[in-house]
Amino acid sequence: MSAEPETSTIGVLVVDDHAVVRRGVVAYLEALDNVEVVGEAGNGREALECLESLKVRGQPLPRVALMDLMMPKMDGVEATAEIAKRFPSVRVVILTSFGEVERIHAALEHGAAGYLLKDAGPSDVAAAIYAAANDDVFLDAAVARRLVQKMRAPQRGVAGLTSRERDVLVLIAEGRSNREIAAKLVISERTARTHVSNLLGKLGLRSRTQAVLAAMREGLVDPPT
Amino acid sequence: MSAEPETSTIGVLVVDDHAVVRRGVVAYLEALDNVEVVGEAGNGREALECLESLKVRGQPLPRVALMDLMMPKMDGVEATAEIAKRFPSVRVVILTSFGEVERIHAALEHGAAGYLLKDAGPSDVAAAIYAAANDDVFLDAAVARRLVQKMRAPQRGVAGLTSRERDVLVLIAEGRSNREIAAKLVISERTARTHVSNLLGKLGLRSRTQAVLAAMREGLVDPPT
DNA sequence: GCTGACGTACGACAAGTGACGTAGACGTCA
DNA sequence: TGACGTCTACGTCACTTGTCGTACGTCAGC
Repeated sequence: MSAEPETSTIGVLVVDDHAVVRRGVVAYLEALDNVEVVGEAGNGREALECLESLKVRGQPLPRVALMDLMMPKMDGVEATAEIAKRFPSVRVVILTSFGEVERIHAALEHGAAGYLLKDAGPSDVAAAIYAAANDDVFLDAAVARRLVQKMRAPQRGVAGLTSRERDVLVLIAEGRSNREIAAKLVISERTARTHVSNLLGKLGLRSRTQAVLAAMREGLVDPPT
Repeated sequence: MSAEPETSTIGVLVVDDHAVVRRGVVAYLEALDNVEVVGEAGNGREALECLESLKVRGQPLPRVALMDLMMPKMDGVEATAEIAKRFPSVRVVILTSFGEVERIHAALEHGAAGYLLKDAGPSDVAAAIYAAANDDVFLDAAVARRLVQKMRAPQRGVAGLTSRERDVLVLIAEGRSNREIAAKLVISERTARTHVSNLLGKLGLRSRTQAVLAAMREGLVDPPT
């Protein structure tokens, strides 16, 4: 959709814990003649090891890493942050099935240069790779829409919560009681209850049970294993 | 691992809402010379429409449908049941990222002839297709392990619940209060509380908030959008 | 026919939860 | 400096939730 293909070959590292998905992505990329898959990794840690080993062997680093978010060992957000810090020349493009605002936000905040959903077609993936290689940012249309929605309604959703309320919400979503939350955050149970009450009000919820679902819906926490 | 390849070509229908996953699966299958991909579908409804249209045109139905579980419009379990009923010659093999006991159970119960996880390699997919084509059942090793674990400990997990308790648990996991659960099930609120109390005890949980997480962990309900 | 599991229901009680209001300390920003 | 937002904390009240014990009808299995 934008960004003319670079003249030189773009190296790509594919990171996903599902072999099938890696295979599909690689198939997409093989169709592009100025893109070369330089490696695959099954989780964030492997991705970093792969980059590290390329570096010590003096081999060229990939220009782009195409990365899933939910992975064992090290998830995509963490890996993205780590890559941005240790391998700043590598652009990270997220490719995931989750389109939750919080996750998108977190990924972009940690240096992601693109965000695709897994129902994206080959052309979207190509566009995202080219954009990233050119230091542009590519966002899936659906993703962009949600981001804009979020910015238009800044007071709705978890975005309207204070950071403390968000801490509390995360703990609620882990199944903790108010007492446990208080202990965890080193505050009194009364205060914990104040936060719970406030966040329920802001989110328009009637119980902590619903808060668990809301936290997951917004991508604030992962659904249980 | 088992099941010698059939002599004739095996037609396969690939059903997944993620284009990238379909592409990966198709790439796997293209490497097998006695397997032919006869169609792709993005959800359960499309899959049924596809089979229907092949039928009315008098074209041969696929021998195997490779199907994701979580899809929009119609999910995999429902589609599997429908296919088993209306197109009994088609064997359904599940290919999904969720390895929750309840889901596995539901899929097999509704007529699935195989269950793979998405981190399966090409050889697993091939083995599952061949097995299904030969009226055998192929289970991913990890999946089989969980099934066996489940059968060995029949009283633990949601399997130890009565069907009524399971109904209640599902409603809890939707964020309903005891009063709402009672209304929904047309029982008194006291009775609803009895069920809640009993199921919490059986699952070793301390609150309905934890029950929400347990229900998802076991695959009794889907995580929210 | 008896036993046991299940679903239903009640009462009473304790604990947990959520909605009020109030208030001080601290930081930021105009 | 003053206004504002945030985190902290307390008290109170009403409601919800969870536990325990009890009970009865039904249905399947021995």
